[in-house]
Amino acid sequence: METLDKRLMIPLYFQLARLLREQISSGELAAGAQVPSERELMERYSLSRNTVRQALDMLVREGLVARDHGRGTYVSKISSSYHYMLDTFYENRDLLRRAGFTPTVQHLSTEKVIAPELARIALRLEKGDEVVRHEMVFFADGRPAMYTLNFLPTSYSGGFDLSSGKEGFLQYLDRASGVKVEHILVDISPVEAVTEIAAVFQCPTGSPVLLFQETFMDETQTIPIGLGLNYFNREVLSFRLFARRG
Amino acid sequence: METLDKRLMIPLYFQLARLLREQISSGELAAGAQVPSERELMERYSLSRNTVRQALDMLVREGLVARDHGRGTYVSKISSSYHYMLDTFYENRDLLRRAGFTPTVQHLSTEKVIAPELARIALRLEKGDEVVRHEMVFFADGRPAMYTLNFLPTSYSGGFDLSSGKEGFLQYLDRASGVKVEHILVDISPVEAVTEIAAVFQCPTGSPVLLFQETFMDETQTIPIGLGLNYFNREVLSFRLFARRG
DNA sequence: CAGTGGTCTAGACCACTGT
DNA sequence: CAGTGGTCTAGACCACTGG
Repeated sequence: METLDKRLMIPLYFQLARLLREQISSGELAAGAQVPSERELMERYSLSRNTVRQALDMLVREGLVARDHGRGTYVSKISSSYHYMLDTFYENRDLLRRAGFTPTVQHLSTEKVIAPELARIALRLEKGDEVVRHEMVFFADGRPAMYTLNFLPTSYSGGFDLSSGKEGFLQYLDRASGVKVEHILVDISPVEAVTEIAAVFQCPTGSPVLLFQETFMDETQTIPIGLGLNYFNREVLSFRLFARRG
Repeated sequence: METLDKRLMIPLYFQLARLLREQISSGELAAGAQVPSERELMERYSLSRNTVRQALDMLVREGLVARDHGRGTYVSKISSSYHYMLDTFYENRDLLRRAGFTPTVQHLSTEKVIAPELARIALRLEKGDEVVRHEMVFFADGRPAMYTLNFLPTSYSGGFDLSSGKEGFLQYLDRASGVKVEHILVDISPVEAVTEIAAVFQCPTGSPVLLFQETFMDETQTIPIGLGLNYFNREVLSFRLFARRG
């Protein structure tokens, strides 16, 4: 009935999930409201029930909706938007897209510097070795969401032109390193916003900020490809993950 | 062919997932080994492909296996080797043990209170409903590591005597709720230490502290069993997780 | 090319909730 | 009771990988 691009390259369940996500973040489906039933969605978009369920599964995992057996599916009262699941990672701009924002990127600087200790350890370098430092800010609907410092070995070749906006950082990293970044190791800590970050986030100096120290790894998890320090503005983004009992 | 209790109360996809999980942890399916193909599993256990995929979906989300389009499904090299990380969770005291500390626990209070909004939403309660609040502090080698507030429905029976130290909180929760806590949903955020927490952690008021807001879930991930607010002293503990490229 | 995972359909029966 | 989500089947075609 409505607008799903049948036989486009984007899977139907993904299109439906995106559509519902938009309706939720726009308020068309308000917090606490009942989502149309699975059979209703089947009918409306000419999909099979399995495909509808596959779309709803995504939203359930993202915490946007909750199913209630025999009653229906409801929009979660927490977090209509900004939550993001941590078991998979994406280009920062794609992360923002998945959280329902329109991302923009500002490339602040690219400099060759002596590797700070954090980077030296993560990238297994010697004291005094140089690294290339990329400094970026990501905005979500125009609001400052992430401040990022990436440290890469100088051996990586190939220019990185983020200002063009065509290539994401991970794509660049794949190309420059010759290895596909398949995993990241994330160390999570809360830090005080230093003046530089406070200025970017427009929050008081010393405010709590979430720091993800990310080591980019190849699929064998043996080669550190790069180090990223990602500072998140808690006013804009928050994080969520599932864990199993050990 | 093999042993799945058709027409028992446990879903087939769940039984298959459990069976494969056991084969992985026992080493029968070694790290890096190829999992039998979906069509092979169909045949072997007389299941439809969708059901097999539903089982594998669980394992993929848990990080135990990874799919490779056109090649096959493989046991992850990561999660089989143990990083004491965030993809699995433990009793708080066991978490400290795994981090190499000797844990001690101090039970500060147990009170019946009107559910604060966070707890009301997480536990799906009505305004004005009461909950039981347990307040605890965990020490690592004598240093204050975690400050914990747990909110449970009043319907749970059974006394909770943590001071004895014999029973962990999750064990108590299993017993009192009658449901096994199998998953938690964790919301991660950085917050300022309020005076109470600052006093416990012996750090300045307003220092950045890591907050894990944990919703305890049963194995179907539908029933919220309890809510825990865990504040971590960053001087003592930090967290790490693996994520896969999406 | 055969074998793999990725997507999708069109049914079916069940368990649960509310009226 | 009708309507909901939970599970399951038996097909189908596609895109990707490797030999």
